[in-house]
Amino acid sequence: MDYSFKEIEKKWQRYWIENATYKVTENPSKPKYYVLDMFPYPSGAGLHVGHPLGYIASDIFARYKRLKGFNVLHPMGYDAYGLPAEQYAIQTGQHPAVTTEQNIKRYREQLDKIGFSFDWSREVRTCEPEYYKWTQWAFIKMFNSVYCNLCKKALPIENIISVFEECGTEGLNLACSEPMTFTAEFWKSRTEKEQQEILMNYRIAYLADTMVNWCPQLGTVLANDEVINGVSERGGYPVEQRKMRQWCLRVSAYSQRLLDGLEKIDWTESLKETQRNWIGRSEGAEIRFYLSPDPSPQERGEIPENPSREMLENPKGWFKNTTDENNWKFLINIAKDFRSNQTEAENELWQAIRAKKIGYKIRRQHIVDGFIADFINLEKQVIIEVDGGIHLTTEQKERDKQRTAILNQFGFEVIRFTNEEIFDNVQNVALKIKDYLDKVPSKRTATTPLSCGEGSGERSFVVFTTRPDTIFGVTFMVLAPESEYVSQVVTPEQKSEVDTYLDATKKRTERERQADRKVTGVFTGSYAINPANGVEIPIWISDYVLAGYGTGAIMAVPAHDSRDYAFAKHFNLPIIPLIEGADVSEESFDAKEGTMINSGFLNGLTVKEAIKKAKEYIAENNLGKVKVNYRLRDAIFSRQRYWGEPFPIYYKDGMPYTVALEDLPIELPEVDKFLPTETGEPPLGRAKNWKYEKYPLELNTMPGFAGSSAYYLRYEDPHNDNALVSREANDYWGNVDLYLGGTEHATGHLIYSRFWNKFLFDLGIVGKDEPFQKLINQGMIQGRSNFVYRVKNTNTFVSYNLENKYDTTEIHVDVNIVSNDVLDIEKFRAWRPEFADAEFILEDGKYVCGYAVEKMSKSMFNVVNPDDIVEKYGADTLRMYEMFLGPLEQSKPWDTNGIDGVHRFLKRLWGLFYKGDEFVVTDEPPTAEELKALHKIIKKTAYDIEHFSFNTSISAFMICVNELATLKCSKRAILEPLVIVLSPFAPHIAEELYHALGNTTTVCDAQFPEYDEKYLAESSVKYPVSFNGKVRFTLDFPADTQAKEVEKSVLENEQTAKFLEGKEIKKVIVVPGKIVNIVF
RNA sequence: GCCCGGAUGGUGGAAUGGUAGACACGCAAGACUUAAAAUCUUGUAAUCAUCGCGAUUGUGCGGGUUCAAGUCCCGCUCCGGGUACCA
Repeated sequence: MDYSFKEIEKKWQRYWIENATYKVTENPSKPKYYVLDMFPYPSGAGLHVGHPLGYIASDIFARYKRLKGFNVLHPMGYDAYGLPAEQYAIQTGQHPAVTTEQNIKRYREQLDKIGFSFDWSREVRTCEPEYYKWTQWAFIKMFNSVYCNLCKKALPIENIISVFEECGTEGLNLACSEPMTFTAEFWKSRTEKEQQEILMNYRIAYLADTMVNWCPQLGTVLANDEVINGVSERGGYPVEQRKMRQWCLRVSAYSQRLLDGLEKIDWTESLKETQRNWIGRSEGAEIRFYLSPDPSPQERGEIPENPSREMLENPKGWFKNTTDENNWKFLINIAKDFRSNQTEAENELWQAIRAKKIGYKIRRQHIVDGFIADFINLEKQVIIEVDGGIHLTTEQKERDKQRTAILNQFGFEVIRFTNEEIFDNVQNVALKIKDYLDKVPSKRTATTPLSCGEGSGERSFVVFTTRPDTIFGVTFMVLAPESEYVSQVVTPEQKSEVDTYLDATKKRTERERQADRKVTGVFTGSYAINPANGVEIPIWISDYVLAGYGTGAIMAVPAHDSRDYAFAKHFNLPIIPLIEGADVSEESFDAKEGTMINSGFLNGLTVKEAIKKAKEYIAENNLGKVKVNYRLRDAIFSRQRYWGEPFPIYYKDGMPYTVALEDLPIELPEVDKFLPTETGEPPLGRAKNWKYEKYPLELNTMPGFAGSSAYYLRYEDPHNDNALVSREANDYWGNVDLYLGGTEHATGHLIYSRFWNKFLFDLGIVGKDEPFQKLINQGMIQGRSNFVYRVKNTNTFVSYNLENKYDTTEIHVDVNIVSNDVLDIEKFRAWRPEFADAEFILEDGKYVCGYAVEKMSKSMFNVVNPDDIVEKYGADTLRMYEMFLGPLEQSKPWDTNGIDGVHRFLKRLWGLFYKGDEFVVTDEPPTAEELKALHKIIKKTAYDIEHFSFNTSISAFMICVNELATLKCSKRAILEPLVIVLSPFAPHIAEELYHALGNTTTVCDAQFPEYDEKYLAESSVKYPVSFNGKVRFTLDFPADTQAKEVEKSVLENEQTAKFLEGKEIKKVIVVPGKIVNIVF
């Protein structure tokens, strides 16, 4: 009987299904082990030979653990939401659910052929309502939670609301979008809608206007990890920056915990390092820089020494650039001056409306866009003007009209009262104001950059630096072009130049900015004062400073920062070295080492000491504060797409509310087309009756990582309709013990998943803080392309080694019609009609192809399908060959050339059991040599599996079977344990032979044999004898020979004298069991 | 630029500081066969050689530690991956 793998594999695959061999249930009497693969996105192309690599490795491990007595959870499912299915739907009209279903079916067929031990009864698909119910549920939980920086965990929002009611923000430190402080009174006086707006600032899932990566071709926003080099990860389309209102997840709140958690888990150092870099913690200080005061308008001669009040009320008329607020300080002074010199009517009204007498906070003499408004309510952006005598002139009326129009443009409404009305009945005027305010919807909660109230007259900005020690070397400041500070510091003289620069910057896409790294920038005209030494330093704008990091402003130290250095050289700004011996004539000295000079009180300290001292100085002198910054940004969670989870959110009065938990899931609706609506709304805008209790539902859907962030928990309890996972199931299965997948998820899925899990941990839903205890990255399988060489302008092809004698073009040829780099000429002729009459110049009667390692893709004709390999060699051969290819974590090209060796090994193993049709296994007792071969493989396999060194254990199997074949061993006592040890690698043949040996249960329920050191002991040791490190001959000694005796007998050996060449021995080293070295 | 890997025969790759090249592919020779496939046996790092004794060199390059280095240390070169004006 031959090794007929086809029948065997079909037979046992059926048996495993019929006997539910791989179904697992919680079993407290056994220790658990959870082995997980990153679940695949079922693409239309199906699996290629690279996909199963990780699955095979994890399957070997799972089967091994089962043999070792563990209750192994080894599930599989599909990450079924995603862009490709939707893009395909847009092109063809085919519903993504249909193509996804087809692709899943195809994946399943392919997976089933390889003999995995997945428990398919636990399958999950992210696009199924029973599954995404729990994605939506988690989102609601995040919406209803805030992150407390003091207790370092998520808390229910109700707890925080009750604190707001009692003491406002006092004593709280919550993760938020914008820092806010308010009192209990303030909170209580807000309308429900206003309270909702405030809460949005704190929610873990929140709605915000943020700069997003907008991809016009895909018609959606993308997360940072979905953008690579300025183009989309999927499709490679350009991405631009745009401000949009989007759902976000406050991942940044967990930065420190995500960093700390890395210490507790068993991941490769390189992967942890990638995550550390992505989180990007940097310790430093925030330092406040005050602007150097501008010359007053009088000093500049722009206005008369003693302007009339009439002029001052309308500074816009003669300040050329009041919107730029460069005359801020002057205006503030005027406003202050006005306040103490109010007109009688103004004073009367002020007394009637001040201190919330009418229920609204009113400010007086407030600067708005260069105008000084008499009274203002900021919240509703309503300005109240009191018109005295001067307002009665025609000219002034015209000016007032213009002024009102300008203020309206900025969203302010203006109501006017005359002196007479006020004197007549001030209470009546107050009431009118109140009525007016009641009717106007509130517009805002924070102060607008266009206005400035009492007390905020001093202009300053804050920078973040990790090198506070270099403060004495700050020779200029740089603002990001998008910085809020820009408008505050630009002088009238520089305005047009700055505007030109800002426009140019805006036009450049992210990609262009990255492509050319030219030094660009513009001077604002303003100066700041160095808080350490009082020196005036110019303020510049440049796009090398990013608005999104730190405060969007930096203090530039060209001597010790390479980017600042390049900028300083380009614009000829001063460079002051601060470290002794640092040569900054050619480049900056960025290293944090050396002794400080030119640095006042820091002189003589080392850089490290200086950093510490500078921080202390900054804190003590109130110049700023010590600060830790993280690069990690909040995750943007909205996608303007169809094929994703709908949000369980509806809008009432413009504010979002969550759907009741019992109404989950909110199912994805049908739409007529998978495109945005005519009005530019996302595809869900096309859904009919897309409402919840008459209120409109959210039109965005969730991104790809939503469904993949907690899927490992669902496997633990996949059919539970009452919880994501029950506490009992989670207590038993815990977190994933071994997670296998590609490195490409290092900064996406593996961050989001950890964040999601930590959030659920805070809520007490899961018991483990980290989701994946051990993680292994399998290497990528690259393609190995083959080439034929066509002689130019002919239909003649020349073999690889003769190719250089002709003028040829290289053509990719389908690797499936090439074997060991030899072309199958008949198949080649049939492959393409134009090659049907091709002629060939051969070498040694063969056509040899060239080869190259490239990405595996259809266009390179180098895709190898696992089905074809299974068809030709069987699943066991495929499994073992993929493992034999090389170390699991290493990337390597797929090369079918070596597969015969593995297949031969299985046939040789088969040959130990069957000679012809006869089953030749006997019950004879084994010899010592046979036992040694067996116990060697038991020991080696166990060690190698635990160290994920599968390629070496397969070598060991080959050695073992070669040895047994040489010994002609067909003894049950050897072969039965061998089959069990082999079964994780080649389960089909193992199952067949295990049953052939008379067993009636599956080999999966066998016990992994224990090795016994006594069978491994060698009776004799072969000592290499070396002279000055060079091995010359070997000598055999009984294993228990003492070192002294070995030395003696080596020295007495006649060969020793020969190699000594009569020289004197200086030293003899005998390493017991290893080697002898004679030094002379 | 920074961080992380890696570099060993014609090829994939082995090697707790102790005989470098296990195991496999490929190739060559042989056996079986009318022949081919399959299978089995032998050989296969390079150079020299009085090609069945042997010798020399050899793990990207240059140093070092050690009785002994592919392995440890220092300095480079090249290749692969990740990441980036992150202050």
